[in-house]
Amino acid sequence: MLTDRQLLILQVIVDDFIRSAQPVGSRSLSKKDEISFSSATIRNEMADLEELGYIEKTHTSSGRVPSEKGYRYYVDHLLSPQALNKQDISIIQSIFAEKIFEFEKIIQKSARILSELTNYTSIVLGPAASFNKLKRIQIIPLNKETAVAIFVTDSGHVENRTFYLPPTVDASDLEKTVNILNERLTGVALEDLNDKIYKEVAMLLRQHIRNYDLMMHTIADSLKMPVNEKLFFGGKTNMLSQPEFHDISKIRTLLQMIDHEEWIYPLIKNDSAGINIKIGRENNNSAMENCSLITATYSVGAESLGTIAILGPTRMEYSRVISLLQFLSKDLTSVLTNLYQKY
Amino acid sequence: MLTDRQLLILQVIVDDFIRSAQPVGSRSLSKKDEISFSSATIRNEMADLEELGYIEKTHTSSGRVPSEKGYRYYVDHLLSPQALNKQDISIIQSIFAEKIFEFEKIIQKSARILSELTNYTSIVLGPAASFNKLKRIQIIPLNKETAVAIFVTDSGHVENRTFYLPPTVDASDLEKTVNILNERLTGVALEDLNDKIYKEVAMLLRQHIRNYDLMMHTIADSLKMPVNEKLFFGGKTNMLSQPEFHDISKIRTLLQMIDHEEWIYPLIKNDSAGINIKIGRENNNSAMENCSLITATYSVGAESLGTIAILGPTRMEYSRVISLLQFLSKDLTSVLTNLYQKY
DNA sequence: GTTAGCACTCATTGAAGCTGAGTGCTAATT
DNA sequence: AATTAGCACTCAGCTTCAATGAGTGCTAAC
Repeated sequence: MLTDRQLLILQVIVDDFIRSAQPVGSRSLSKKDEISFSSATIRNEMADLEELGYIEKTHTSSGRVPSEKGYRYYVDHLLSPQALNKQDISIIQSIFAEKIFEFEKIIQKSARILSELTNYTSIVLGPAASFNKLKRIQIIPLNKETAVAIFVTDSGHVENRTFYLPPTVDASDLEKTVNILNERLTGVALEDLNDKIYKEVAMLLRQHIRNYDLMMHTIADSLKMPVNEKLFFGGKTNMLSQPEFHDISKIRTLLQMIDHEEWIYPLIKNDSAGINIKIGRENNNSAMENCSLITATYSVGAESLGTIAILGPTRMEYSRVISLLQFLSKDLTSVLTNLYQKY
Repeated sequence: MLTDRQLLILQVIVDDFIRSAQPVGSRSLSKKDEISFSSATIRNEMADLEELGYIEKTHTSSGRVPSEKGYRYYVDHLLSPQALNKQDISIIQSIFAEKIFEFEKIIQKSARILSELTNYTSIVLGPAASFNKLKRIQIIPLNKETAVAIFVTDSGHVENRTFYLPPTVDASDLEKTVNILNERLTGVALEDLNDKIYKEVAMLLRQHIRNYDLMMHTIADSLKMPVNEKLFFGGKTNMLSQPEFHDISKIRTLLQMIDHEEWIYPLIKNDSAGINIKIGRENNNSAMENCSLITATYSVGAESLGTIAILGPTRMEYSRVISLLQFLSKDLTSVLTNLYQKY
């Protein structure tokens, strides 16, 4: 167990290193206001902290730098919650000046503003459309061979799929099909559509349509493609100005990862609701070695809808970022809740 | 006017520098097979070429490097068209394995493969939807206040806009409106819709709908937002491996530009049909100082639809890139032409 | 338990010197 | 008159070396 003095020293080291990006030495520590004992004492304490794994040296005679364990302890126990200043608050609230149904724009603006406020990279996972409820299906034939199926949800989200028309299907078949689909599927969540089609619609189609199974498989097929939540980024290049990324090869791996959306999902998705902090190797991703990722979820009611995240160096301003994310996710949640309660 | 020998020397210098990224000296030139005169002669010729502005030195005693003027001359007069090898051709043709109506996927794959084949950054401007012809309009009310308007084109492209319903409009008004719109606007190019609405539809609406003008403005408004062609990128981080971008600040400006799509449009858009080459400052963009941009258009019939482009260092393999772009744009054009001729 | 003092380490900086790839110029050669 | 050999010169880049200073650990005194 760490003594109070050790905690104080650890905290000051982390704070100082976050600010300066320079290893922290005993002499410079001893000069701080918070600290009333000599550099020699600090050296002794630092030796202990190092033995315990909370801090490390970059070389034998260098100052100390927090280890991942040190950051973890700092985040878990030493973080002094920091109130946002008024300017930050009003900047965040300016996000919601858009008309609320232009939700994509709100999300995009959130990403941009988060990255501008923090100078880190922001990642926002758009609201999952998969449990939006179906409002209407339309099928519009383009020519003899192809048609577009359009799915509109109660939230105004529109999905569309082009597909080959089975050659035996004629206009009246299509119309009947659409009617049946609308009758049976309105109000069903997108993610349940496929299920429902086989369970409830199949039989009806059989009664009314020749070659019903071809038609049905065609439609079911077009629904199989996952409704992907969109990712939005802000400040992709911000990491270039962080001193820990002066090395081209590190930048390259990191930017490469950021540009592969499919690698981002696992990083930010399987988190529980609320604020989550992953430090360095906790992200299980070699490109994230020197990075921390802080995520927050936004939701409507109890259902969490999407995620906002900040990707920065492990030497990140945790306190500030957490405050910003908390604030923004709260606002997003309330905007969304308002939006959805209308329906 | 340059002598044949000067042309030869210029060509070899550019070729060699493109390959090696190292300033080219007279001695190493004299050793090449193509060159049968001594290094002293070459030095004299190089002095002349330098005076004429085709090559330059990086410092007083360094070898020579092509200037922008030198690249320009090389591209305009010295380029030996290079045939693609079979492997490249088959890789490019693999792009078209997708079902042709998944055109976005084809475009995306084109971007990826171009960047993989060249190790540069590729930019593909998706087909302009703006002159697709309208196939069908649907308006689907979400609740009392909002509705989604859906525009389907003959090519299967779907646009949608959420808008506030004027409070005085009821369901039958909406239905009538949609009928009128479909009757009058089917076959009209998206870009002409706004025009046509005011010229032809306004009157009809007035006859059938109360508060017709509110309705009309609402609909016209939702069409005002430009139908933006989408940009697709490949190999955004490829420039990091180019030796001229070992400098972080150069990389930063370049990547920042790439991430601002609105800055990319002017770079690749106002070009005439066919292959266009912009070298360094010819791009009129400070972030592009050390870059060249080669663009090619693809089209359907006479109408050019979109652009594919390669962004590389000025020290780019012009010949190869041009061949690749020519080949791919021809293929895209023929695929698109097939696709559109069906309708 | 705390601190002053001291010997030690090591990254960083800058000067000095060397090397090698390049140049321009001149005089000899073809 | 054009080409080339020869030579003096330049300069980036590398290596070496010493000095600097911010840091350490340890010990003995307070």
